[in-house]
Amino acid sequence: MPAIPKPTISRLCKIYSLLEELEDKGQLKLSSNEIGRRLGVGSHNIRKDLTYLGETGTTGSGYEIKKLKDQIAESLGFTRKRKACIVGLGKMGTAILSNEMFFSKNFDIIAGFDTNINRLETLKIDIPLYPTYDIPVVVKREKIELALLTLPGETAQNIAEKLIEGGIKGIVNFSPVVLSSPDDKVYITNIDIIDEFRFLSALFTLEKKEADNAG
Amino acid sequence: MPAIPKPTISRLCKIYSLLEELEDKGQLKLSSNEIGRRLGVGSHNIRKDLTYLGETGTTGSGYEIKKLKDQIAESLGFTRKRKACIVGLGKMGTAILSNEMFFSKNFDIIAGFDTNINRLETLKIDIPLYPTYDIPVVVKREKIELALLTLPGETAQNIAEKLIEGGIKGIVNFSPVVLSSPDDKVYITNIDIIDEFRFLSALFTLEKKEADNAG
DNA sequence: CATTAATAGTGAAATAATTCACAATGTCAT
DNA sequence: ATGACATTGTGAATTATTTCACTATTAATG
Repeated sequence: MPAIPKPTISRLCKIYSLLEELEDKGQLKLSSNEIGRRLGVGSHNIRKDLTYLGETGTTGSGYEIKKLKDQIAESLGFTRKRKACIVGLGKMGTAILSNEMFFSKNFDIIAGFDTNINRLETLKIDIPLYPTYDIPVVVKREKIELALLTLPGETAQNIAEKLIEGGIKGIVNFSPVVLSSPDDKVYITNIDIIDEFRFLSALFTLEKKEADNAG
Repeated sequence: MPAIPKPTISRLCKIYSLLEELEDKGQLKLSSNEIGRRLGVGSHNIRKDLTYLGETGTTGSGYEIKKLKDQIAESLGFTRKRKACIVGLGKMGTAILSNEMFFSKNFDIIAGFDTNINRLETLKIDIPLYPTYDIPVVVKREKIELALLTLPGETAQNIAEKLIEGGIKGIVNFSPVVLSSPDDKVYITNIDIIDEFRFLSALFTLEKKEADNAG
C-alpha cells in the first residue's frame, strides 16, 4: 500500500477532532459532504483521503462515526496515550496548560520545565516541574515523546537540542523563531501567529492584485 | 506572471521573519543554502520560491538581506501596517497579547473583544476593549482587517460570523474547533495544538510501520 | 590578472496531490 | 417491492509542486 500523503495525514487529524466532537454530541453518522463542508474542503478530497484507511463508509448512507474514528486511530497510532511535556512556563505556557491540553484523550502532559527556578516554586500546577538542565535526563527516564515549546525566541534552539538529546520524537514550537531539525529523526512543527497573519495578508493582497490586473 | 503557489507564499513569510531576525543582528547577506538550512528545506526550493519576486540575488555571493526583505514586503503586501483585533481575553488571549503581538512591525492590535463584561473592566491592557456584540460595528468603523480568535470552542463559529459581518478579511482561529469560511471572501487559518501533536504522532507512527514492513 | 570556488537563476523532468466522472451500492418513502 | 435519491469508492486526467541539471555570473585568492 502506498504511503499516506502528508496533506492527507493533516486532514485525517482534523477529521478525527471533528469526529470526537460529534461523537460527544451523540451524532452517529455523517457524509463526506458534511466533513468537507466543516473542513472547508471538497468532498472528493475527503473520500480520497479515507481510501487510505481501507473500507470505511457505507454507500448511500455515509460513515459511521465511531467506526471511522477507530479506523483513523488505528492507522495513525492514536490508540494509546502519548506522554508529552511543556517547556517554558511563562504566561503563554501556563495559559495553554490550563486551557487546551487537559481536554485531550490522546496526550498526557507529565512534566513541565522552566529556566526560572523561582517561577517553578510559585506555580500552582499539578504536574512535576523541573529546571531546564534536567530535560535530557527526565525526557529519557519518562519516555516522553512530544514537547511543546513556549519560550522566548533566543533560547528555543538550545532547548530543542536538549530535548533531542533526551530522545524526544516530536516538537511543537510556539516560540517566535523557526526551528529546524538537526538530524531527521525528530519532527518539528513551527507555529507562529505573526507568520499566519502575514500569510493571510499575502493571500488577500495577491487576490487583489490579480483582480486589478484582470480589470 | 503566474500566481504564486500557496506553499511558496507560506515559505516566503517564514523567510521574511528570518530576514527580520538577521537584520536585527546586523547581518547583511545570506545564501539560499543558509535560508534552506534554517527553514529545513532544500536550497533549490528556496531559489525557486524567490524567482516569483523577480531578480533578487547576486550570483556567487547570495542575497542582500535588506533588499530581499523589501522585495518580499512589496510582493506580499507587507509595506503598510494592518489593523488587527483579538477576540477572547481569557488567559490565552491575554498571554498572546503580552508576548507576541506587540513585537511585530507589520500589525497593530487596535481592539479587544470579550463576552464577559466584568472581565473587560478588570483587565489592564492598553487597547480599547468592547463587548462581543459590538464586533460588527467596531470592525467596520475601524477598518480592521485581521482577527485572532482565542475562545472556548462553542462560541467561535458565532463570533466568526460577526467578524465577517463587519467585513473582516482574515481570521486566525486558535479556538479548539475547525472554522470554515461560509463565503470565500474571508481567509481562515486554524491553529490547534492538539491536532499538531496528532500530526507528529502520526508521522512517527507511520515511519515506524514502514520500517517494520521493510525489515 | 588568472584561476578557483560559490552561488543564483531556470527550463525541463519528475513527483505529488487534487479533482473528476461515473459505476456500484445502499437508503427511504410509498 | 419498487422507484427515486443519496452516497461511497476509485481509476484516470489534471493540476500543482518539487527536484534536478546545468549555465552564467560574481567573489575571493594568490
